[in-house]
Amino acid sequence: MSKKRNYWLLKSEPTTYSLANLKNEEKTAWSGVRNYQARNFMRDDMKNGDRILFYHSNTNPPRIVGEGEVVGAPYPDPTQFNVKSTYYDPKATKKNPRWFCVTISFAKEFKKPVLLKTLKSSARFSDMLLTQKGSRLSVQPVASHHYKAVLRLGGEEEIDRT
DNA sequence: GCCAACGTTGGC
DNA sequence: GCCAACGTTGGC
Repeated sequence: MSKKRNYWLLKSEPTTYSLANLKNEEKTAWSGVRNYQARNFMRDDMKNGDRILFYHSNTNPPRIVGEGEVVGAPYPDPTQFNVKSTYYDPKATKKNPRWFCVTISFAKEFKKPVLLKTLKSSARFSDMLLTQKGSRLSVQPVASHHYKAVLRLGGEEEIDRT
C-alpha cells in the first residue's frame, strides 16, 4: 500500500445521502457498498487522509459538489451483520467479513459544482473513469492531476498538505 | 420513463 | 465454466 495520499470519487444519490447531509453530520460511515471492485478499493487502498470528490448521481444535472476526507482505516461494514439491514449478507461472518467501509468526513462544498457534462466535454478528462461510457463504479480512484483540475473548476484553491 | 451498460445468479 | 436471465445503475 502506498503512503502517498490517494484520491477518490464517491457517488451518492442526493435523495439518499447528500453532501449537505455529510456537512450536518460532519462524518459518516460509507457503508452499504456491495460491489467487489468498490470494496477492494476501500479495503485495500483507502487510508486516513485520502481526499474524496463527492458526486451526486441520479440528479439533474449530475455533478461533483464538494470534497470529503477519509478518516481512519477501513473496517468491516457493520451492516452486513445486521439482519434488519437491507445490506445484510447471510454469507458474511465476523471472522470472514465480506464487505468493508470507511468513515468519511465533510471537507468543503464547492463554490461552483463541477458538472459531469463539463468533464465530458473537456479533453483533459477524457481518460477519467467517471467520464467513460457505462462507468457505474460508485467508489473510484481519481488521478491526482484530475483531482486538482476538478478543484480548480470548482473554484477552490488547492491546499498543499505535504 | 427509457434503456444501455454492467454485475450477479444459477441451471446445465 | 458457459451463458441466458435477471436486477441495478445512472445518464439522458
